[in-house]
Parts: sequence; structure tokens; C-alpha cells
Amino acid sequence: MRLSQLFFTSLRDDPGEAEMASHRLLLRAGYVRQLGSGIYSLLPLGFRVNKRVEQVIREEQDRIGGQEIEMPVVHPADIWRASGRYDAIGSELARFKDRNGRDMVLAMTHEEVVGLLLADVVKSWRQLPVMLYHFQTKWRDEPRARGGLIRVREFVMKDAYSCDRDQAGLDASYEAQKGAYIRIFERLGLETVVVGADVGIMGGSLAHEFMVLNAAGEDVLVLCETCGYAANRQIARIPRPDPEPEETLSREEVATPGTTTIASLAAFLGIPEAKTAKAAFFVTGDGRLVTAIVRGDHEVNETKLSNAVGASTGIRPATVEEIKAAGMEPGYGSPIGAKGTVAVADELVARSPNLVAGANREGFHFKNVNVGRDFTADVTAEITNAQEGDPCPTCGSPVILRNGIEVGNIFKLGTKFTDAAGATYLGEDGREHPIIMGSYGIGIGRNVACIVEAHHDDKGIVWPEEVAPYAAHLVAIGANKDPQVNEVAERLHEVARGAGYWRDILYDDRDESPGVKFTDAELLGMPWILTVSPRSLAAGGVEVTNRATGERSTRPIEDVEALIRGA
RNA sequence: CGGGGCGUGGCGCAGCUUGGUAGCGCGUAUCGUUCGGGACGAUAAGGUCGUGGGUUCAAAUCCCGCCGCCCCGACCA
Repeated sequence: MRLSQLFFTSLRDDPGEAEMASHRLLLRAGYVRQLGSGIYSLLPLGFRVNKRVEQVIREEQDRIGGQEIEMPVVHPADIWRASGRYDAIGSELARFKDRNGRDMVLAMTHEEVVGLLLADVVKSWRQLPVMLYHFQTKWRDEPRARGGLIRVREFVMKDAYSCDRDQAGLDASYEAQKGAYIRIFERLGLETVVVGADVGIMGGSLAHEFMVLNAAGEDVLVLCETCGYAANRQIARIPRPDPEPEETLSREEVATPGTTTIASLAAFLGIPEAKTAKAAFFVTGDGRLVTAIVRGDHEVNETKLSNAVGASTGIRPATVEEIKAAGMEPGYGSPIGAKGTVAVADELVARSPNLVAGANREGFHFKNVNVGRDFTADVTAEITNAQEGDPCPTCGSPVILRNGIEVGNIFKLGTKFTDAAGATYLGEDGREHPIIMGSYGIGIGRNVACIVEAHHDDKGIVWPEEVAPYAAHLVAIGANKDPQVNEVAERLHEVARGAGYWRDILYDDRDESPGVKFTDAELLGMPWILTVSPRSLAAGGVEVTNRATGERSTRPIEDVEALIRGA
């Protein structure tokens, strides 16, 4: 491909709004352009990288028996109503009407459609198991897009669906996908950590996420360097030791003016934060006010809290009015004397004697509050975030916390969607059984961004060979002065074009100065930079530079031709 | 949705406080000179100052509304 013809432009200056390296480089090097918040066009270079990432995924899905299909982006709303998600999911799901007034949605994922396909096609146990997958656009109207391509609203996802006769089949499919994912991310040049995860809107019984460690990652991972335990903080369960035993004292109201935060309260009373109880207020999707009580030195984990109260549609922070309506005072709140709220006590709070908690009166707290005696918890559960140094749930060693970006996930779904779709099969026993599903997602664009995050230097992108949009970047210098340079460069380009779609090279035939050409070559990031110039010809051929290592050598022209052909 | 910031040629920005001819660098076009690390000279093109309203003799500048984008918090590949 001639660079002079390529639909692209590189930017000399960093785009002002790109903060992450991947975003900045993909913009600067002319791989992508933004259309709106979280909406991007792929230019030819970006498109080719995406296709290569897809191809790696495709090969590994096929290797475990996956069959590629394609499902629609627009769905009738009824199928989402049938699964219950039409109402369970908020405005993240885009809804609209077609010309006849029928409710439609833009797909965020495709479990419903797979369920219907199974109901249509599968009759007998002999047709199972089956693994289906496709690459398809998802629209998720996220509250906020961020980090360039890391978190967007429209993106292409590889989503695969395993369809099995029974739990053992699902277990096998799940393991097969796990193995495929490990190979995929290895081939893409991504170092991942597999963590246990929350099942979220998918429902189901078990989920893992493949995470790339990155300081800008939005997930917090709880990792144990001793035993290898790894979980998303959303679900990491921490076995906290019993507090020092104390004699239970009688409750006592104390004036604590101006102590609306735990820090100020602890300082005012001269006690550690661990001796206080903190109340946080939330409202569930079905309108219940939830008061979460955790120890002052911990923070509420909303995923755990949401699961503890069975809030299938999630929770949001409560407003001051909602808190007051239940008889509680923000800043001095607790369930003591409150009405109309679901009190959820962290299991450690329930084990901790004589805490300081809010008195629901401005400027006052209670001392010596004991759960069970002073208020009754409607639910007792572990609802706090793990903290650095907490004991590992499996070996007890101190855990560490790291940020991560989710590049893929695997879910054991069960029968939620096949039940909704009526997807059953006749078993060997002659009876009808529900088909058991799993689902497995990988976001393509996010993976591309993560690859750039992991493979770049101060000059630009450094593509791993497996995903580079072109096999090499050919720089011709002095072509208009030395006919031989032009001739050799043209020939190499011809060879590359003849060698196959993915063996093509980028040929910088522009009338630019050497500095511009080298700078662009490094910015664009092809794994090999081939330089043809009077100097290289005098030295015996073509200069071959490894973009990653910087190693360079001059090779005879015939060798380079053979290299391009793939010999 | 809560909080903060920003919208001025393709990119990066200045001008706004104190209203009065719309500027700079880069890029782009043409010509010439250059040609192994973002070359040089000359000439030129290119802007509804996000948008609607208001104040004023006069608005990029002051006031109000709206839209868009970015960042920080609650959601997910």
C-alpha cells in the first residue's frame, strides 16, 4: 500500500483531549477518528488491526469447535421483555419504535437471540453441544465514555454462546473457552490476569474476567502474590478476624457537633475509625431504601450490597430527602429509630462490640452501639471492599490491590435465556430438558487499545507481528535522485502486494524529507522498517530495522524479497 | 445524573479580565532550492469565534438558555 494513497493523516501535535497513550497514539497515527462521545470511526489502518484481532479470535474459537454466525443489531423489544431484561436494564439499553410503532431495541448483547435460535433449531440431544459466536456491533449507552477506545458506547464484540445438555457439558464448554481466551490474549500480546467476577445483568452462577493490569483501569483487582488468588473487588470476600472481645456497655448519647464524617468523628472522640459504624444510604430499582452499615474504616461495596438485598436492577445512592423521610439524619445517620428502611449490617459490624453510630439527630452520636441489641439488621452480609493488606480468602497472606481493564469475560449462564425462549431438547431419556448456556465476550476495540497500551514507546506504536496492519513499513529515501532507490522500492512493494493481503507492506512513497518519513514510520508502528536509500544500496541492500528492539542490519535485496514473501 | 473544565481555520493555542479591523505556531496549496531524523525561501488558500436569544452605537469578549466534548464519581467488553 502506498502511503501517498492511504486514507490517513498523522498529527504532529498531540490531540488535546487524549489522555491515555493508546487514545493519543491511535489518533495521532491516523488509525481512528472520533464521531461523538464514545463513538469512533476506524480508518483503514485501524480497520485492518481490528480485522487481525478478529482473526486471532476467530481461529481460537474455531479451534474449540465454535461456529461463526451473525445475529442482528436491531431486536424486537418483545424478546427482551421475555427474558425480563427490557425492564431490568436502564437507559443503557437504547429503545425506539419502528415505523409501525413496534418497540425495538439496539442490541447490547445477544443471549435472547441465541435462545430463540436454539428453540428453533435444536430438537434432539444429538444436536448438542454447540458453540456459536459472532462479531457484532453492540450499542451500550454508557453513562460516561472515557479513556479513548477503552470505554466506548458503540463497539464490536466477539460474543460466543455455549449450548449444552447439562451442567457437566457447560463446565467443559466453559473450560474450553477459558483455554481459548488464554491463547487469544497470549497471541495478541496481552498479559492477563483471570479473576473471579460478579455475574451482573447476565445472571448465572459463575463468571471470570480476563484483566490487563493498567493504572487507568476501572476495575480494582484483589490479588494474592502468595497463593495466586485473584478476584474482582466487586466480589472478593475477605475473612476478617474477630475484633478484640469487650464487655457490652450500655448505649449512651453524646454530643458530637460538626462531625459529619467518620474522620472528624473519630478525631473528635479520640477513638480509632474502626470503633465507629458508618451508614450509607441507597435506593434499589424497586424503590426500597437500603441503609448499609459498615465499620468506619471500611467502605461499602455496592455490588455486594446489591446482591445482599436481591436488587436485580441495581442500586443508586439515596437523596437527602429520601434519607430524612425514613427518620434518619445524613451525617449522623443509623438505623436506630429509623423506619421504612432495609438495614444491612456488614458481618464484621455485627461482630464488633460497642461502636459509635449516628443518633439521627444533628450533632449527636450514640456510643456503645451493638447490632442486635440496639437495632436489628434485616440482612447481615459481608458488604465491604477489600483493602490492601487484608487477609487472602484462601491462604491468609496480605492481598494487594491493582487496577485492571477487562478485556474479556466468561459466564456460566444456566437456563435463564433458554427458559425465556422455550429452548429445550429431547434427551436420550425421551424427556424435554432445557438447554444450558454460557456466554463469552471479548471487545475488539478495547483489545486494540490495550495492545497499544502495552506495546508503545515514546516514538509511537510498536505492533506485535500478529496484529500489525501491515507487515512492514518501507521508507524510500532519495528516490527522486537515485533511480535505483526508486526501482528497488517499487519492486519490494510489488513483491509485497503479490504476497497476500496480510503480507502487504506500507510503502512511504511520499515526497517528504527523511525525518518526516522515519518519524511517521515509528509512529505508525509496523514491526519492521525497511529503508532503501543510496546509502543502504552502497552498503549492500536494504536496511532492516526491528521496531521493537531497534536492531538494524543491512540485508541483500533478494533476502528482503524472500522475507516479504514469507520464506 | 452530581461535581469540575473546555468549545476561536485541519491540529495545538492566544485574544475574553478592561466590548471597537480575528491573531500565532504547525499543517495545506503552488514555485524554487533541499533530501539519512519532523528542511529553507517566496506566494496563497482557509474561520457562521459551538448555537439561540439578550444588553449595547458596536459582542469572540458582558448576561441568559441550549447543544457538544473532556475529566472526577455511580455502570460494563
